[in-house]
Amino acid sequence: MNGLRSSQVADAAGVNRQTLRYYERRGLLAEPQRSLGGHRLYPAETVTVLLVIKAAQRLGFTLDEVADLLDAGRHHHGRRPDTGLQARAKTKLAEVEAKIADLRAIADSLRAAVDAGCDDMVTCAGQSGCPIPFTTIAATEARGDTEAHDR
Amino acid sequence: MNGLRSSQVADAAGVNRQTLRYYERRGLLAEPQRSLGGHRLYPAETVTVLLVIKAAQRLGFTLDEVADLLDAGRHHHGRRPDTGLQARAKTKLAEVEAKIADLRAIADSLRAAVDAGCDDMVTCAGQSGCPIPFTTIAATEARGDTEAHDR
DNA sequence: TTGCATCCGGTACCTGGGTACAGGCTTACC
DNA sequence: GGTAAGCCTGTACCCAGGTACCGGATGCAA
Repeated sequence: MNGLRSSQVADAAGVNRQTLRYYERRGLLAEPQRSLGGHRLYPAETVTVLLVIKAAQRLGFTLDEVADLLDAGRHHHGRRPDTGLQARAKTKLAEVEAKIADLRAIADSLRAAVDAGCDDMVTCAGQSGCPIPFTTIAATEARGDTEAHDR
Repeated sequence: MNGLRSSQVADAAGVNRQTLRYYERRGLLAEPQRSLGGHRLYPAETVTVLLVIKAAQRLGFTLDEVADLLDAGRHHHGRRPDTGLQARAKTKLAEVEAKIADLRAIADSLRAAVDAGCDDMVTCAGQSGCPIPFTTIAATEARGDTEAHDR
């Protein structure tokens, strides 16, 4: 009666029904009320929460981070300035910008390979004049893991 | 005697020894010769091949794609213009550029959230004037999977 | 009250790129 | 020839973020 069935919520938010259970396990969704028979009955806001989760993921936050953010939003009393969305968004922004810079370097290398007309990596790597900086490129790899993670 | 031991190759290329076996299974490295006792003996070029693999990964190619590319390079006779490094590099470049554009949109959203001083996603999402395009952002998700995949 | 759609919980599986471990053989050096 | 380091195979596990399947129970309309 009052409350949405899991499928309704899932459909409205564009996610899989299993995902609701998964998010519940992960602490992203509160445990909803149940019908007498044990079926979940969600409040309407849940759809919004799901959209927010998806948006946050798209912004580069992991599910753990999203869980934290939702939590931080729920009880505002913590009030340390480094836990809120503000601070985290700034951090994430820096990460995304680093990632963009990194991808630009990658694009440059690809462009160089195309421009040079090189067609076989291994032989090309052995010759001087190969535009792809094989040795450096592997080292540069480092660890800029920021994954804006589109699914 | 003649040939490098697996650890020597792994160390020289900066990869794990297990990774050599893994690449062998995946078809990225040819099966090397063996000593009488069954130990692998690699030719010196293997190190170059590994560096090339790492570089290609960093350029955004998956291991399957790298395997194909190495193969394409090995026997040049196929000669269809769409199988070589050239064509694939172009495709990959377009993907990387799309990814960059996508990340820029994400960075813009993060910047907007910071500028607007919004501090709780869920309540903010409900109010008009929220700078984060929650509904659209989730839909935009689509599938721009290009993962330059560092790590 | 029957019948069908939906939902339940638990568990297993997927992708990609590796890494780790166990138990046993080889190699190299003294 | 002894012994330690190195290597072998096979198998299992890691990460994140889900997805799929199963047998059984519920919900709801006619």
